[in-house]
Formats: sequence, structure tokens, C-alpha cells
Amino acid sequence: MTAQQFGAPAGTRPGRRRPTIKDVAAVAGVSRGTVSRVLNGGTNVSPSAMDAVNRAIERTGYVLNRNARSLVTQRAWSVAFVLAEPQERFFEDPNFSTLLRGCTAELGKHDIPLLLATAGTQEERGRVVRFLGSGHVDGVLLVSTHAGNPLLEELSRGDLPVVACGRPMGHERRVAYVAADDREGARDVVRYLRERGRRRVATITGPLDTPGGVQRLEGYRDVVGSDGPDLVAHGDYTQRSGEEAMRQLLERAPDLDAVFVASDLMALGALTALRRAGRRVPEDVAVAGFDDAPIAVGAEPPLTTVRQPMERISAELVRLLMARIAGEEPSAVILPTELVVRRSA
Amino acid sequence: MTAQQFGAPAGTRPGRRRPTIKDVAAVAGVSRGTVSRVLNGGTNVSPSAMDAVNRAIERTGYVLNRNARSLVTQRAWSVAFVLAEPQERFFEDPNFSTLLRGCTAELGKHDIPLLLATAGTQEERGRVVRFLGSGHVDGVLLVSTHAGNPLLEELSRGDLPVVACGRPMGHERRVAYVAADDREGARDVVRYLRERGRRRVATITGPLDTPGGVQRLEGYRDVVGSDGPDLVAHGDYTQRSGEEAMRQLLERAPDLDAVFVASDLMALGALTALRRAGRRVPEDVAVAGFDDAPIAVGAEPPLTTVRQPMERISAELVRLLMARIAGEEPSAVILPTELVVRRSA
DNA sequence: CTGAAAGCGCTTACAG
DNA sequence: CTGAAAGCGCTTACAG
Repeated sequence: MTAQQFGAPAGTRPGRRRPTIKDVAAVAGVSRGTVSRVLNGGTNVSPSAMDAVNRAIERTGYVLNRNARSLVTQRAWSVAFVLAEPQERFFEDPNFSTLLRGCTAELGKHDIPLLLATAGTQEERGRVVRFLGSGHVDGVLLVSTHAGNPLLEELSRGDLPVVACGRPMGHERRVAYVAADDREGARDVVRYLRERGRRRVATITGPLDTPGGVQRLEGYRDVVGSDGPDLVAHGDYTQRSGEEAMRQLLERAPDLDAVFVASDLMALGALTALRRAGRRVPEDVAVAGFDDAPIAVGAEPPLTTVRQPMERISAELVRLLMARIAGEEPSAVILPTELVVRRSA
Repeated sequence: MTAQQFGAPAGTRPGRRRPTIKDVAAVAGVSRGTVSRVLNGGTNVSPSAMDAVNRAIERTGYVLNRNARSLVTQRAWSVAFVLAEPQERFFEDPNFSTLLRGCTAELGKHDIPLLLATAGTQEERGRVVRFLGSGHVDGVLLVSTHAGNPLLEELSRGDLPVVACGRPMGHERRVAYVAADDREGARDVVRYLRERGRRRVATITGPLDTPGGVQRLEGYRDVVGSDGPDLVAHGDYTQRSGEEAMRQLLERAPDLDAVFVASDLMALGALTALRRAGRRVPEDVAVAGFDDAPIAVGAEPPLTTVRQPMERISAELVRLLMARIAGEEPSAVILPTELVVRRSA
């Protein structure tokens, strides 16, 4: 019996038919059932059968057809990474790539492929919902910063396991999530600024419909109190918004001597505004960011910032998702941040 | 006959069994074959049958099971986006996210999911090769800048359609690719610098085992000639390397009055070095980058640069891959760049 | 511990 | 234009 006997499947070179479980069984001298058992952990197979099958797999170059497996197990053995941002902003954000890389690597260890999907536009969202609903993935890693994202609503209603990156505002009870301890991180850095003798500490927040926007502001207020509303300006996490917010702050409170910015990217913008205004950093104004993005090191001067443990966040996201898929209830993981002192403050 | 009669598949709520082609057929009053035909374009089905099926699909909420389809068609209906970089560098690179976003969106239009895989470490590469070899994707979009990447070798040997982003050095004949016209782009910007009266134009190249490293240097030489080797320094596309290269250039050629840097990220580093050296940009030294990355706008001063048409690159990558999957021969697409003038030069 | 057999949800010649 | 039927490559009770 040669491979030629079988028709070559479309798209494959003739004579190169991929071996199936049947071929392995024939070579090993066992039944297909037995082969399948060793493929699935080897419970209830004798050492000798196990051995024969493994050798046969080796010899035939067999590789499992996941479609066939998925068809019967009703599991996709893959997960989706969904970026539910209305803007293209997130792709500019260094946190995004870090997270994506971390999750890809982490899932790779479990031999689970990551399907990337973006749901920026209305149209994309429809496609994504349809896709996710059609059983192609066992679960989804959801990145969506803004509160009230319709995708989060739709997903949390279905029975597809979801774990969110960052607190899913308004859905904390129903969807699992992992987040850095934004509030505590903000507290740390603002406390640090005060300890270094800064008296007029301003802040540039993220959007107030995002957890990072809200919580980092709360942390700031925990230390500074809520007096001096002139010391608070808002950005949208873009570099440009940081620059503009800093300009406003300097106008409203020319005597400020420090600023805590809710992201490194915005802090970069703030540095530009300060430079334009002729303020020296850190001599005149100390600047601290949040994230410890790669750009923090390259900034001039290098940024003092709050490090989010992105590797651990990725790992926990994947761990939680696997747990959800296995049937566990939603849970939350809050990870500690770390103050990283460089030259800017 | 209620849904309850069937056992609920694992992981699904009881009573929520997903409708299959059989249910649709029953509701429409046709055979499963007919349903399948309308699902696959509707050739050879009467208008009335077509109608009945479509209504039945609507009514039952039917959604196709791709695993079942793939099992018989031997096609995965998905493609992989493989990042074959030894370093984590590429995730820092703004081009990467832009490309990834573009391809995701473009594939989305064809309703084809993108599987993201990284092959940075030896271990990951093994996993990726195994994965790609197991028929889970119909083709791969390969991003690998360095020549002699073992993954490119392995993939171009197999019969899986591959299209590379950027010239696959040493494999131009065997693998399809799309790239920006690096050489022409470099020529344009260097010519521009000369026209603006700059006489001592230096360059900072990318690694010389990458197409961007080689070709942008060639473009520079096309205009400047190959004299003055003291005006050429090499970087590795990181910001830090750009800073260091600029430092070296200033030491070797203190009289330089312009520098063409092979990437915006490195140009950022060059700006830092120039600032430290007390040179004004563009008054003392004009600086031009390459890419027109998002950071180019935020730089101080904003960067004059060469724009790579990333949207078109993504679209062409996907188009070429689809063509390859459909059986067409490998081909190459070279896309024109565009000079973007800002304040730095 | 093992094999024979049913079945996962589709597609596609084949006959009509 | 349509239906009956085989088959894609696996897993998993069921009997032994």
C-alpha cells in the first residue's frame, strides 16, 4: 500500500499525503483507538503499546489533525486576543505590543495558538462577535480600556470564557480580569515626589472612562488631597494630549514643581511642553510617568516611572483564561507595581 | 424533537446545542447537500430552494462549523503572521504594530482569521515550524528582517505558501514578497538634503544583513558617492544605537551638517546625541529619518522622513498570499515611498 | 489494557 | 437542480 493509492488532497503535492492515525496504527500494529489514547495522555495503555505507537509516530512523521480533533471534542484549542479599541491609538501604545508578545509566548507554552482580532469599527465588531460566536476559540483575552464598550457587554452575556486585561469597569463581578495596582502605584510615585521636597505636585490623568484614568487619579488624591483642582489636567494617553495638558497646567499653575503623568507616552509630550516653556527637568519641574514603556529609557531625561509587570500580567491573563475554560468561576488578580527612579524626578 | 434530545456538547449550556446543517435542512425542507451548496456560493440551486435555506439559516441562527468544513476541504481558512526576529526588538518597532494592524484588518475583510506566532527563540521556532507544518493555516505572512533566518529556509522548502514582508535576502526567487522601494526613498531624501544646501551629509544605517540596512545605504551612495566613509555609521534600528552612532559621527566628522538615518527610532536617538553635543536641529545639523512612524510627529523637532506606505504594504501582502494560496507563482511587489518634510530638515 | 464501531458537522462526486 | 451516501481524521463510550 503506497501513498499513491490515495488521492492527494487539494493543495498538497501528489504522493505527499499526510499520515493519519490509521497509518500510525498500522505501523505500530495496534488499533486507532490505542493510538488516540497515547495521543491523549496515554492513560490505559501498556508500556509496550505506548512504545510502539511513539516509534510509529516518529517513523511516519505523523502530526495530529486538529480539525478532526476539534470536531469531536467540541473544543477549538485556540484563543482569541481581541483589541476592542475604537481608535487606532492602542497600536501606538507600547503596552499593547508588550502585552501581545507576552500572551503569545505564554500561550505558546501551552501549545495554543493566538488569534488576533481587532474590533475598532462597528463593522469589525460585528465580524468579531460572529466569529467568536461560531466556536472557533475556547476563550477570549479582551483588551478594552474604555467603560461601556459594547463588545464587553455582548461577550459577557454569552457563555464564552472571557478574561479582561485591566479592570472591566462596570463588569467586575461577571468577567475575570487582571490588572496592575494602579492606585497604589500612583500613590507610591506621588509620595516619592513629595519626599523629594516637591510641594506643588500636578497630575495629568488618562481619560476618566478608563480604569487607569480613574485609579491613578485616585492614588494621586490619596496623597495630595483633593485641594488644588488647578493642578489636575486630563489627557487621552496620546503623546500630543500630554503636551497640551502640560501647557494648560503651566498656564494655570506656573508655580508647580512636579507632575505625575498617567502614562509614559503622555509624559513624553509633557517633556516637550516643559522644554518649550523653558523649564528644566528635573531642576525646575520633576516629571514622573507610568508604565515603564521602552520609550521611558530613551526620553530626555530618562523617565522616572511606575513599572507595570507586563510579563506577569500576560502570564496571569493566560492562566486565568485557562482556568475559566476549565470551568472555574471568574476571579480577579491585582498585581503590584514598582517605582523605577531615573533622571526626570 | 427538541434540542434536549441531544446531549449538550462539553462546555455548552444544556439546551443550547448549536444548530447544524441538518437542522437547517429540516426547517427548509431540503437535503443537507442543498444547504451546503447555498453555503458555498449557491451554484446549482433553484431560487426558491436558496430562499428557503436562507430563511432557515436566519430562523435557526445557524453558523457554520469551520472545523468540519476544514476537515473535508483540507483547507484551514486561516493564515499565520509569523514574526521571525531573534530579538524582542521588533515589538518596539512602530512598523510592526502598523503592519500587524493592517494585515489583521485586511484579512478580516476576507473573513480570514490571523494567527499570530513569534519565532524569536530556538524553542519557539521549533514550535512554529511544527505548528505551520500541521496544516492549521493555508499560508504564512513572514516578517523577518535578517538574512539567513533559518525559519525562512525551512518554510521556503515546504509547500506552504509564504509571502515575506520586505525583501527576503537570498530567497528573492523562491518566495513572494512586498517591500517599499528603500533605495529610491533614500535617494529622494538625500537629494532633498543636498538641494537644501547641505554639503556634508552623513548617514546612520540599519544592520547590513537586513534589506533596509543595505538598500538605504545604497540609495545614499547613489547620491553622495562612496567617498567619505567617515560619514557612515551603523546602528541596529534601536533608539540607543542611533544615539551611539550619532556620537561616533560627530567625533569623526565634526563638520557634518546633515544626517540621513535609516529609521525614525534611530533618528530619535540621533536627536538626543545632537542635543547633548549642543548642536541645533535643523540649524546646525539637518536630520531625516525613515518610516514616518507615529513617533516622528512627536519628536522635537518633528522629523522629516520617508514614508513607507504601510497600509498598501499590508494590503499587497494579503493579496499576494491569497494568490499564492490559489496556486499562483511567487511574485514581488515594490511600492513607492514618499518624502515627508517636517521641521528637522 | 484493547479493539470495533459510532459519530462529530461538513462537502462532493454520483445518479437521477 | 436535487438527494442519498461516502468520507474527511479524529475521540470515546462500550464490551471484552
